[in-house]
Amino acid sequence: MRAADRETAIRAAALRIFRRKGYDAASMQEIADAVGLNKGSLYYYISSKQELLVRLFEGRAEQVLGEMDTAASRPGTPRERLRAIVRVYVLGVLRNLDAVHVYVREEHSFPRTALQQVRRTHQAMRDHFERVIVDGMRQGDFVERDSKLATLALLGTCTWVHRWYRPGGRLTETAVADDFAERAVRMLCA
Amino acid sequence: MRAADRETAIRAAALRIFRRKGYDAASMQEIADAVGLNKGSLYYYISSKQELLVRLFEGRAEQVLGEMDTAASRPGTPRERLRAIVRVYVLGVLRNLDAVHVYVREEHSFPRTALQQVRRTHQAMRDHFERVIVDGMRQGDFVERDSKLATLALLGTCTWVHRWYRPGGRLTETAVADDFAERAVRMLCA
DNA sequence: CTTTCTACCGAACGGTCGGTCTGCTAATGT
DNA sequence: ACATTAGCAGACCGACCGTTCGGTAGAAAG
Repeated sequence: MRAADRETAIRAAALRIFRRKGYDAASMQEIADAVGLNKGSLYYYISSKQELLVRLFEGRAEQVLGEMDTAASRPGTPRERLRAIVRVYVLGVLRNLDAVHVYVREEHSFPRTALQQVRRTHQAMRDHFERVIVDGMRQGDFVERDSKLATLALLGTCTWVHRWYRPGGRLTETAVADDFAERAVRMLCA
Repeated sequence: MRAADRETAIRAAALRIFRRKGYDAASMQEIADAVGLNKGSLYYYISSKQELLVRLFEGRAEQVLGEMDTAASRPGTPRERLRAIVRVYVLGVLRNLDAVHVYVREEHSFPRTALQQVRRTHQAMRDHFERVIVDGMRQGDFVERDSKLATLALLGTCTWVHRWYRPGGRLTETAVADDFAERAVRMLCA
């Protein structure tokens, strides 16, 4: 197997096992078994367990943030833009179910610098929500209320999806995203 | 120090430390240090680390569920009842911030029987939400949409509070609860 | 004063963990 | 034909973990 494939396999196995057992409870031996390697051989590809954890999230949040950027910059009423942003965010959660789960759980195990990086990205996402909400309130599309609380309420709805969504179940990803986008608008309208 | 006080102190310390470091990463030594005991002496009061974890949640969910029962059984329109239920639930989360945090994080570390017990209680809470939502749709108070998705959206908003609320900050507990109760109604109304 | 019981200490145990080190093997480059 | 190196196995280390246990100071009971 090529080296790049091994790395991918190791990360995939680690993500799966961290999700199932948690970061601390998961052992490097289990990850090694899952990819068919000896435990010590893992350290040919990674430098530490913590670094492996952090690497699992590389690019994911930035990818979703990029999609939110374009969704937010398209012309349209605040209602339309909110719908688009919510859709993109929910789909981002749904397409990274395991990663979101592990991040929410293990955020505190991150080293300081990596944590700051991810936090910045998340803050940027929150800003997208809040900006369109404030815009909507100014233009009269949305009812005037605490915009920060509105943002947190919305983020809660959308992020919590990772706790109950089961792929292959009754609902497709887009069905959930569309439904929540509509609900978000309703929650804010007068 | 009296034995009952010690037990209380141990649980308080464990809850605090589990919240800060996670169940697996927290050591019995830290808990012992926090209450001023030798590590081994903890086992005079508890039988295992896992049992200590489970005991932290005794009665909490049942307490909130009881309050939801009374809130749901009071007469009133679905709007009023929904408001009351959301209020009680959010306040329940806010008054048990650490416990909710640890539970969400360590649910998978619970032994089977304890897990089933807590899951039943949570299911009962979800049923309260869904029932009043379905009632409201039937009576025309709420717009007809997928009631299960509405329940999950609402639960997400209310439960996610534990991730961002900081006691002593800008918002009081009742301020958040009241605001979210109002938002819940808006999200469901036509 | 003696016995009993409570609350606790200190040491140790078996086991697991993340991580290191040495060296083999097969492929690759020259 | 030879040297080099990537890729990996397997033994191993020190640290730390949850848990157990023999023992004991001091209060309470008799």
